[in-house]
Amino acid sequence: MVSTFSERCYDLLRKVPRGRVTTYGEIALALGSGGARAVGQAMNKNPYAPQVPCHRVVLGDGKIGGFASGVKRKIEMLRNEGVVVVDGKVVDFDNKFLGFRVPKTL
DNA sequence: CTAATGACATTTG
DNA sequence: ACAAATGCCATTA
Repeated sequence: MVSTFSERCYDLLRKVPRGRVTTYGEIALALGSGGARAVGQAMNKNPYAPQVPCHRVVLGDGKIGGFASGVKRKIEMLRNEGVVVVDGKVVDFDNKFLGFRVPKTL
């Protein structure tokens, strides 16, 4: 396989600009899967270290979720990019959330 | 192929 | 709102 599920996640996540955040569920749907856990698995194994902003991925509720190097580290990086996190939740999450799936031009 | 795991999401009490 | 249970999907043993 030249393009595994994980690689697709990285490629998609790579498009996320700085100061923006996305959710596992959105990525999963964007890849044609409803398994947000599968995305998290890919992030955990993420061989494409700092290249891929895996720290910009949070839960669908705006929560941070987890991180391979420690949730605290994730929050620190996010705060460094302009994403404020309080009580383990992203501030203005809905405003900073970035959807992948192309919206239906209705 | 089956079973187990995991950085989630949704529903129910 | 929080905790527990169930569902969903990809990866690994």
